[in-house]
Amino acid sequence: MSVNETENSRWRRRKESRPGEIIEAALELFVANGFSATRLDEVAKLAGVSKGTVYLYFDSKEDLFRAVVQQIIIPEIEKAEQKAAQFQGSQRDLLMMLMMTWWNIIGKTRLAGIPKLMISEAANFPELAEFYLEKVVSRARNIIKKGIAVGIQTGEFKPSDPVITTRLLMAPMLFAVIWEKSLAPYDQEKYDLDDYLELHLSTFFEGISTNNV
Amino acid sequence: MSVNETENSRWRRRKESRPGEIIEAALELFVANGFSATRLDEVAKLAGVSKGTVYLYFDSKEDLFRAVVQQIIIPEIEKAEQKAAQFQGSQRDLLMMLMMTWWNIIGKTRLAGIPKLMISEAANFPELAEFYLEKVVSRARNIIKKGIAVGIQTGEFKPSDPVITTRLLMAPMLFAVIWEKSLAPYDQEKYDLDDYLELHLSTFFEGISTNNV
DNA sequence: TATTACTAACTGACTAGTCAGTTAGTAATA
DNA sequence: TATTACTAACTGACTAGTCAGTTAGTAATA
Repeated sequence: MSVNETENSRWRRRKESRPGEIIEAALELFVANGFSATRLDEVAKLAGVSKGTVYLYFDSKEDLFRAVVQQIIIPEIEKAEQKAAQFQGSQRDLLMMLMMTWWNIIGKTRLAGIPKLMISEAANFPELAEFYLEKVVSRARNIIKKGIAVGIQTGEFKPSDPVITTRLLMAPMLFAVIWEKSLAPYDQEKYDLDDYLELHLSTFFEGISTNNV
Repeated sequence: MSVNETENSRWRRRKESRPGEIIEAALELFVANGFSATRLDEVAKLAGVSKGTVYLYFDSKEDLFRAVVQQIIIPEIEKAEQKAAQFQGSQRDLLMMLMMTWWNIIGKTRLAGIPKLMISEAANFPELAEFYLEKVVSRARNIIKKGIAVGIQTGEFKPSDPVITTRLLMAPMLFAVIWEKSLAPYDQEKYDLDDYLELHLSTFFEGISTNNV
């Protein structure tokens, strides 16, 4: 029985809180099992409702996923945009701060399941891919790209293509997260993720920085 | 009608060539659509046989996938092992050669679909994950790890954990390939993969190399 | 050399199971 | 009492794997 059904009556009408509870249940199962493998019956059960109720609030499974991203991921992007806009300091420090924030909020939490899910299921769900790219990826990318571009302008970083440099900064972090959610559980060879992250960031910034600090 | 059925009879017995033709058809569809989304009916159709014939030569869909990896990927690993063993030159040049080989044979061919598939489907097919890690990943990793370890020993590279350094060398390449096979088709922001690769390799080796060349 | 008996490669229809989405009816609430 | 949030049983489309039956090819025999 769900936590929310404390009365002994069979059910209660809770129009305001149902959508949020369904989104929370969906998030939990989507990040754990992916999009396809998540059963709407299971989402409903975890949210303490029937599958019919899910369809009362969301048009489709894809619509439910979009709502999850909207509620859970987009607010984090907005926070990051604000942090970046207000930041005082070198572009290296700004980018380090953004990477650590991403790592703490997404990389090492259950939210890491979202990038993993998108990579895995994009080919089978093109509309989700487009949605995610527009609302999440391009926005996140722009924050970083700006830091790189400003750093190049001010002479803090060597000249390079900011598009490619942004991707090279993110790639090892995204790959690590995706690996953890896919093959890592079966991998005999273990390694320390924090050491990995540290070595990546230090060599990356060493590689792109000029020496006139 | 399949290329192989030139007679007007309904079918011919071709015990020797069927398995290879089924493997080729399976490879084609697995790399294009992934493991789950590939229908055995489609594989059979592409190979010019019925689904029953697929089961005559392979025990299951997973068994067919293992046969694909065995036939297509393992020989490439063996070649790389030989190339590395015979190599004369700096460890940097060895690793560059291995990375370019990987890029030319896997990264920019249809075989790029295999790492993408494994990342996407590992969670749902643990036995495939274990097989792939043991037969492919760990073997490929060892070739690179050895180059890094030797380079550290000889003073060509700075001291570091070879396990982590190996992963940092591969991660941006694997991520790029996985991105191409997932979200890239829907991504507005384009970039040049060769430029990406070049910037990665040059900054990576700059980052890990000592200056006493 | 022609016929026939036999083997095994191959087919295609079928089964059992899965799951997103639908809907008729019920019970909570205003 | 009227409205509507919610349930639970249902549908229909999909697919891995099975298996009874068919046919190509071959070897033995007339």
